[in-house]
Amino acid sequence: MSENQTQKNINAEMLGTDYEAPYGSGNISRPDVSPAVVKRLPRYFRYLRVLIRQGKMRVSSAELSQMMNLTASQIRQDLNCFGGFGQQGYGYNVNYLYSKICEILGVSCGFRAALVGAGNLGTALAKSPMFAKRGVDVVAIFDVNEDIIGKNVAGIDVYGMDELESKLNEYGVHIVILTLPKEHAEEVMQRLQNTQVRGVWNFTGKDLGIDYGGMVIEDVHIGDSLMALCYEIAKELD
Amino acid sequence: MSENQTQKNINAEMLGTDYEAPYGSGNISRPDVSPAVVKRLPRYFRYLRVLIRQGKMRVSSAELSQMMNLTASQIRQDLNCFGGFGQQGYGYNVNYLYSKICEILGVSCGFRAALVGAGNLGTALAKSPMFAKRGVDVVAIFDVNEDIIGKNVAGIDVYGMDELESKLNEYGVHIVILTLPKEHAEEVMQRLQNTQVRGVWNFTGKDLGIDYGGMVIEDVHIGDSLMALCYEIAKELD
DNA sequence: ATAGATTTTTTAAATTGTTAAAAAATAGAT
DNA sequence: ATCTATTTTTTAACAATTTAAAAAATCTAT
Repeated sequence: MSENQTQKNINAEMLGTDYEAPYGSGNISRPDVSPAVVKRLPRYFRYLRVLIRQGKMRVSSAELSQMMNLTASQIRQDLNCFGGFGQQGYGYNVNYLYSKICEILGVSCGFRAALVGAGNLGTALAKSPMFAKRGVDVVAIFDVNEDIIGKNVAGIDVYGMDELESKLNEYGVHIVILTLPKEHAEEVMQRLQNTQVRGVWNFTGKDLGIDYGGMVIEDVHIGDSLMALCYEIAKELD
Repeated sequence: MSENQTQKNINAEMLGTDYEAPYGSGNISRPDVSPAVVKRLPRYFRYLRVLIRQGKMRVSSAELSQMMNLTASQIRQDLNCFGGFGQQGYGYNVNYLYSKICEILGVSCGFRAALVGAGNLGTALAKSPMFAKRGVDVVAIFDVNEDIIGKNVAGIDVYGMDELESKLNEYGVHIVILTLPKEHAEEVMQRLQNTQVRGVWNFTGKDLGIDYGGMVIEDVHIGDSLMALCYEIAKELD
């Protein structure tokens, strides 16, 4: 280890929820990490929340590996991509690690989101606690249905599609959630180019990930997961 | 190639929707295929539907690779896991390939499913065309809410939780979809052991995949995908 | 029928991802 | 203070996945 490190020893006092980073707590680095690791990060986030809820202060890679059904080796490797969050002979401090994972995942960035399409799925999402848990604030909903424009859904104001660009920019929305019919996906994507929106969480079923170079797009296909399940069942039935 | 192969040449007549397999069309084999390939199968399913809708009769791995933003090599490798679905110098017959992918994914198995939990998400799923497209028949919904028991949601009968085992067995349900609060996931899983249910599509947020050895479980965490999106956006903002 | 172009199949190489093991650091006990 | 247990970090081996290239088969045109 380098000689000018600012690390302090971890002792009992430091293990409370107000625990401060033992390391020179500069900003985390987000180096080029493999997609495989990135895909696992949200899982660490979830399991660390479980540990916090249980009041656990520290955890070793071995313990965590049992909970998560992963190898301890992989956990250590994964976490090490972003820096040394653990301490030899001690393990990982749960609160500290959680705070770091949150930082990495942008939970503490204060992202604002807006839903486009207030159908069944859009409404279900609007009502879910998912966003709050991840530090994302849903600030607006857009829809074509005159009956709900001007009203609110799950406490969120509903606007007409004519106000899309103006309201997105007014609210400073970072993320747009597409829950409208796939036929209109393309058109909305075009309109988003005139906004400051950075990313799109796309439930339309039409893959957009490839086409819109600049924006970050996450295509969601829930049905794919159903088919994977069917495949496994069909395999067993052979 | 073996000498007793039953392969016929593909000609124009055979390219209609009633196209029959050029190969000795026995049942497809579902050998031990890597998870990476299985995860991509539903994607082939989707894109083949697009081709069919477009009226395309044949497709080469190169064409498909452009549509799907994959390497042609990977497509050929993937499809070859299950047998030779293509023909040298010709490519793949769209309808035939689609029918094979359907077979592999169990679309033609006639699986029956039931929802447990008719909240926002459960209702949204019940109303979606997802199941029909994949040959899955949703035959029942279970909930604790007295107001909807005996009624129907999206044309599907709603039963009380007391009838869970009996109705599941009566309908011969293969797949249970868990859209209830995570607190009750465990309890329902226990009860499913007394039924013929083969697989669980789990939206509760509690990972079940590990614990219930016998049953096939697909844990869905939509929020993980949101976090992956946030990660990418946060990375760009650096 | 034959030749050349096309395209899959098959095999091999390169890359990436995972697991294991050695090295280094710390905690906890005496 | 020192020693032993523990546990991360770092490095190396292994396994899986992806890509590329060679080989074989088929189509299309003449």
